[in-house]
Amino acid sequence: MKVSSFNVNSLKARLVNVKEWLKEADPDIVCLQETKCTDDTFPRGEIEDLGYNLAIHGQKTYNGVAILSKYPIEDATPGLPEGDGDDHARYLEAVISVNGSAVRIASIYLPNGNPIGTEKFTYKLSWMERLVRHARNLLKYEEPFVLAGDYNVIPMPEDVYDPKAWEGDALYQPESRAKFRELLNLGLTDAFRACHTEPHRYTFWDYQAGRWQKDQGIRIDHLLLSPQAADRLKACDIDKDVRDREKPSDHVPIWAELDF
DNA sequence: ATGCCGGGCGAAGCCCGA
Repeated sequence: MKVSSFNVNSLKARLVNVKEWLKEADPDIVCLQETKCTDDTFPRGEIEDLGYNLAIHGQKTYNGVAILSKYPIEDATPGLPEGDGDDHARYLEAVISVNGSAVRIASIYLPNGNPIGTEKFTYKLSWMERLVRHARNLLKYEEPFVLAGDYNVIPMPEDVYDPKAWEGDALYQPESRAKFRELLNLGLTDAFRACHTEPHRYTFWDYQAGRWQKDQGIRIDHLLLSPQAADRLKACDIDKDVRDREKPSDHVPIWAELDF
């Protein structure tokens, strides 16, 4: 079973690009972020025609997450727990039946948090704290799950082209990196790092300043696996070539192959 | 030090992203 995460930066603007990638990469489960469309304007038919079931948690203009699955979606729950007063569509969780096994999948669009020193950064950290608490609860079931998405966190210096250039940015703040580390310390596995040790592998390149042409990117899209999912991890990689196509997103897909 | 690019919104130019 191949599970993938892709921040599309507007599904409507990216529809041709996304459909082409879906056809060739042929993932079984896809977590999308920044769909930027409401549930009633989501291009359902276009995606369903490619063989996917849908769970969507949309919002106008900003945010918006979705889960596509070739396997049956048994249950879908929008929003992280403790969401009173949080109206951003940034989290969607579904239980999917994969060849007789129940696998929980979450599509995550973690807040950017810039600029630091503002309520945007405290929102990011409190959101991450909610995610840590939720992950801790999910781990009690001792079941396979994947927390997939745009975490807006650069975990380590080797995950950015120039660490100095990112000092002071919310994506590379010690507090942001520490909260991400808390998730790992709970026992979750960074699927990419479990399969690759080489530095300077990225999932995002800014549209500006020729970042893509100079390969100056950051690794901020992650697949975090529960122990029972990590047991089944066979491969993980980044579909870098998608960034070089017509009208690309500034992110590219990341995927993992799990033995289910 | 700021904007670079690109999307949404909505019909020009601003807000936002990372």
